[in-house]
Amino acid sequence: MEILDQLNPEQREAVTTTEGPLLVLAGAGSGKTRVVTLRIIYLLQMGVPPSRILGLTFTNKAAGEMKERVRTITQSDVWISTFHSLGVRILREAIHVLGYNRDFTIYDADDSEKVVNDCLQEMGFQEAKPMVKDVKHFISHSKNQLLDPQKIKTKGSLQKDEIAVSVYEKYQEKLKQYNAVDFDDLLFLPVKIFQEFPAIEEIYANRWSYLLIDEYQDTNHAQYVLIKHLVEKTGNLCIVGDPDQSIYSWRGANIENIMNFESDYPTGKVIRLEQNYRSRSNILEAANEVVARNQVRYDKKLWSDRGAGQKIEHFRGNTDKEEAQYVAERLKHHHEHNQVHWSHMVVFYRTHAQSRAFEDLFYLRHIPYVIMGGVSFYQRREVKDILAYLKMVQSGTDYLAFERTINLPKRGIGETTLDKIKHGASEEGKSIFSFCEAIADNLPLKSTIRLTSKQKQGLTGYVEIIRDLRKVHQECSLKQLVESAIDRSDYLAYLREDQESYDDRKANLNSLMAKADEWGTSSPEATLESFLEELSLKSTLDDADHTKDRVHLMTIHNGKGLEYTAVFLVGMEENIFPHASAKDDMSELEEERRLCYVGMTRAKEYLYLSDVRSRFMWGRILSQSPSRFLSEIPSGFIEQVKSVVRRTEMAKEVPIKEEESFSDDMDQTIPEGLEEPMQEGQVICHSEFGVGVIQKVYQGSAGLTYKILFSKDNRERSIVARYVKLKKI
DNA sequence: CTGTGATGTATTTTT
DNA sequence: TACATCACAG
Repeated sequence: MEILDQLNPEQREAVTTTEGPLLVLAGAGSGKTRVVTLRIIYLLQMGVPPSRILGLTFTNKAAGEMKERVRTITQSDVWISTFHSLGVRILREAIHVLGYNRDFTIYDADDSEKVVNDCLQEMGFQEAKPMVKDVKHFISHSKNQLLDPQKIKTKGSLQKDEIAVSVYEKYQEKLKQYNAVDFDDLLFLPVKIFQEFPAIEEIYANRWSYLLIDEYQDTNHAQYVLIKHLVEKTGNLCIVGDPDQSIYSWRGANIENIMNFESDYPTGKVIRLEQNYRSRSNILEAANEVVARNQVRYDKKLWSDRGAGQKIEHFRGNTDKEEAQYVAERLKHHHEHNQVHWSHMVVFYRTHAQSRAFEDLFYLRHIPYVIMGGVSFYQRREVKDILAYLKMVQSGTDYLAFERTINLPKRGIGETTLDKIKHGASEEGKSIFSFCEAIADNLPLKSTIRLTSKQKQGLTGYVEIIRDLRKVHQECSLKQLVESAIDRSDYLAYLREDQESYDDRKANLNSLMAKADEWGTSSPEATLESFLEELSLKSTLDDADHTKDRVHLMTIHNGKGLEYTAVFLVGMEENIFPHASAKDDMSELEEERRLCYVGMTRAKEYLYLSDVRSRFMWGRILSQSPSRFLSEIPSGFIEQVKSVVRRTEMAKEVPIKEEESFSDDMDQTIPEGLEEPMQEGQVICHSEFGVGVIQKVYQGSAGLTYKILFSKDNRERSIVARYVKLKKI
C-alpha cells in the first residue's frame, strides 16, 4: 500500500478508517482532496466494488476532478456527483410515484421566480413584485427544511406566513402541471419519496456501502436527512468539512450539521487535520488570528512548516482605478520577475460588481485574465431562448418554455392571447403544446378561441417549427438540433434588431452550438434530456478553461477549494467586506469573517490586501473606510505600502512622475506588442463592412468593443475587438 | 399588439 | 450607472 506512504499519521488514519461513521475536520490546505481521493482508492484496493461507493460534493467541478483522479489511478468509475445530480438521478427513477413524469424539466432561480410571480398575480395581488423575493425565499427555505404546505399548516403558522403558504401551495401545483421541478425540489422530493414510500427508500439505503461527503459544513437540513436515509443500512459514512469555511448559511447551510456529528453518530470517530501544506506561516497565522475573533467556533489552530514567507502587503488607494493599477503592477512584477504563471494568481472580490475596474485596466495593460462565475453563460437571454425551444422539443408541458418561445419571433401573440391559450389548455385538460396543435390542426374544441388570422397563422407556424424540430431531434445530431432551432426561429434576424449586442450574442450562440456538438459526440447516451439537465445544473464555474494562462478574477465564494501562488483580496472596505447587510447581525458578520478566512487561506506565497478611500457605487461617490478585518490582522504579519510602483520598478516602467502615476493618462500607456485599443475618430477598414469611423470605445460583455459608423451604408455596428481584425487607415 | 420613451430602483454571495 | 419595468401612443 505505497499510496499511504506520503501521508501524515492523521491523514493515514482518515484514509484507512473505512468502517463506521467518521468525521474528518480538515482545515484549509490540510490535504483534504488528497485524503478523500486516496480513501476511495484505498477502498477499491481493499476489494470494494466501485458501484458500492458514493461520493457527494457541492460543485460539479469538485466532483469532476475527484472522479477523474480516481479514474486515472484505478481505471475504475466511481459515482461521485453533486447532491443535486444525485437528486436528479433518484427522481428520474422514482418521481412517477409523486405523479410527475420522468422527463421533467429543471427550473432555475429565474424560472421559479417567474412562477411565483404568476401565482401572486393570479391570486390577485396588485403590487406583487416586492413580495416575489420574500415568497420565493419562504418556499425555498421551507423546502430546505423539508416542509410542504400541509406540514406548515398543521404546525400552525404566523399570520403573515399564511399568504406565503397558499402561494407555496399554488406554486407547487403549477410546477407539477408543467412537469417541472425547481432546484430545491432536487433534494426535497427525493426525501419526500423516501419518507412516503419505504420500499423505494429500502432500495436506496442498500445501494451503496460507503458514503463520502465533502464540504459537510455547507449541507442544509434536506441534504442532512437525505444522507441519513442513504446511510441507514451500512453506517459507513465519512464526512469531511471545516466549520471555519462555512460560508453558505444564507442558502440554508446549517453549521449545526457538522457541530452535532458526535451526538448524531455516537459511535463515530473524529480526526483533525491541522497541518497546512499550502501557505507560508505569515499568511496562515494572520488568517488564524482573524477567524479566531468569531465567538461561535470550534477552536483549532492550523500550523505550517513552510517558513514565514513575505509579509502580507496592504495598499490603500484613492479610487478603484488606483487599486486596479496597484494589482496590475504586482501581477506584472510576479509574472516577469518571479516567473509566476498568470493562472497562479487570483483577484478575489466580495461582489461581482467590483470586477469592472480590473477588467478595464487589465485589458489596457495586456494582462490576460478570465472572470470565473458571474452572469452565467446559461442565463444569457439568447441562450435561454434557444434552450426554451429545445425544452419545447423535449416536453410540451413546460409552460415557461412555451411563454418564452411562442412570440419569438413576433407572431402577434401578446399577453392577452397568451392568457386565453393558457386558460383554454387547462379547460381542455391538454398540455400547452397539444392544445396549440389542436388549434393549428382545426380539431374540435370545447371552447373556441378567437384569434385573428395573423395570430392563427403565427400559431400554426409555431406548431410546425416545434414539430419539425422534433423530427430533427429524432433523426439528427444534437448540434444540428440547436442549429435548426436557431435557424427555424429566425433567431439571428431577431438579434440583428439590436446591432449593439449582435456580435456578442451571436458568439454566445456559437459556443452553445459548440457545447451541443461536444456533448452529442461525447457518449452514445448523451441525449437531449441529459444535455438540458447538464446545462441546468451547471454554472459558468464548471466549464472555465483552466488550461489557458490567465489571471483569475472571481468572488471569494467561488474561490473555495482553490489555491494560488498570489492572492489579491480587494475592496477591503466596510460595507463591502463585511457587506453592509451583515453588519447588524452577529452571525452574518461572523460568516463574513469566515469568508475572509477562506480568501486569505487560498494564498500559498503572497497575499495582498487593498482598499480605497472613495468608491463609485450606487450611482454616487462614496467615502469608504477600511474593513475591520484589516485591523484584526496583527501588525507583525502585515506591511503597508504607499505607492503603486516600487522604486526598483520605476525605471523599467514608462517614465511617469510620481504625482501623475495615478492619473487617467496612465491607462493609455500601453506596452509594445499586441494590438492596442484604438481611439474614437480612428478610421478603420473591416473585412466585411468596409471603411468606417470609430464612434465610441467601451467595454462590452465580450470585451473591448467599438461602435463604428460604416460609410458603405451609413449604419452603426458594434464590433468586439477581439473577434475581428480591424485595419487602421 | 408593439414600439417608444420615461421613470424608477436595485446591486451579496449560488448549487 | 444601467437596466428593467411601465405607461402610453400608434
